[in-house]
Amino acid sequence: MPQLNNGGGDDLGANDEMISFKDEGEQDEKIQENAFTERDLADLKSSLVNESEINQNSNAAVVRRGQPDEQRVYTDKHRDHIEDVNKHQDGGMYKPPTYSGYPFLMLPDPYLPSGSVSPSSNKVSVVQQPHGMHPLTPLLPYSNEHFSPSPPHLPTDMSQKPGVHRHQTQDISGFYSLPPGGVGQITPSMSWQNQPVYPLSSCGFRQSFSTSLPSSSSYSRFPHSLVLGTSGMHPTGIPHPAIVPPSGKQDHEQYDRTMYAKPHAEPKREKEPKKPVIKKPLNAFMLYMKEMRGKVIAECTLKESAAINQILGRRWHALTREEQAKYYELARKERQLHMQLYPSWSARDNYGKRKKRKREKQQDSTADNSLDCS
DNA sequence: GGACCTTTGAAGTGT
DNA sequence: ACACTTCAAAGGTCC
Repeated sequence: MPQLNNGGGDDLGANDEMISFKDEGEQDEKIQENAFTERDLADLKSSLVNESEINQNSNAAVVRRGQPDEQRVYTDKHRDHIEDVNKHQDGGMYKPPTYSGYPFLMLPDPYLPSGSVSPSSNKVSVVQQPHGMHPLTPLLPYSNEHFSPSPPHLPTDMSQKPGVHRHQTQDISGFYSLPPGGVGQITPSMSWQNQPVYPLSSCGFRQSFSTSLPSSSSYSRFPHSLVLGTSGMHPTGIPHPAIVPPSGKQDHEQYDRTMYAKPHAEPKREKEPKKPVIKKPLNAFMLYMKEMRGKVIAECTLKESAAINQILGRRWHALTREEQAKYYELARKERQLHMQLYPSWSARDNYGKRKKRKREKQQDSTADNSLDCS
């Protein structure tokens, strides 16, 4: 976005930071994009082999060999980066989204000069194209006025103040009952029910996309099922994909099947006395993973998520700031939308829903280490 | 059947 | 303010 590039041009971070970003060996990864997958796969496989051989001594250290410091740097960097972005947005370079259509609203890359999609972002596009719509593809003409982490009426720090009641300050109906043609050139098929951003049927195999795809598998993970029953209904009457029946996981299949099958919801509802679980909104990396998983699976013929996630983690770091910015922005919008849909929801609501064995295990390993050290 | 693995980031909790 | 913990997705693996 030209505006962001102006005024110091550090919309995505200072140039020097960018340089350091690339100095960390990222450039090679970008340049060797084509070799990336093969290298990933080879590395991963060897890592997995090594891991299985050495794991008893060093756990997953082998897999992450040579990366921990890097990753920490990246993490900090991304954090700075986002702050940079937000800073700029707050600075007026980046105006608040009206949210009149966020769910369907896929943005052009406002961070890129000329607002176009960067060549490297084509990686993403390629995956998306079978769907006919890249999740990041602008369904609506992007306007600065539609972007800001902290709209005057919806301050970003709303989400940063746990416990503070989130007022539904925006007219949610504005982006749920989006009238055909009401926002730009959105077609009915692009409506909220189409999951504008995070398509996918479970695995994200966009390649399998067809026009006959249930409208539920759209680009957002907020499919707005009409049939979740009351348990999945937002007060606005619009269900949200983050709502998961207490009985089980929220899988896409379930959503897809019930999405438009109103009559079937009733019987099941009787068996769901518990409160539905509202899941956390996805962060940038999760969104990226969701989008790229299918591609990695196809390229690497891997299925194991742990392995795939390692690859995706590396690729994430290999992304340019601009590319990552797209996902940060999407994540931000997810959070805002989530916040509006569930003003009283807190991440704490889902705490304790998982067993804490991991923690216990860590403590055990710590104990083991102490034993080793002694 | 359910925890684990593995990743990053957001948010909650504890000090 | 900072460090730490938990959860979000995903699907094979293991108990």
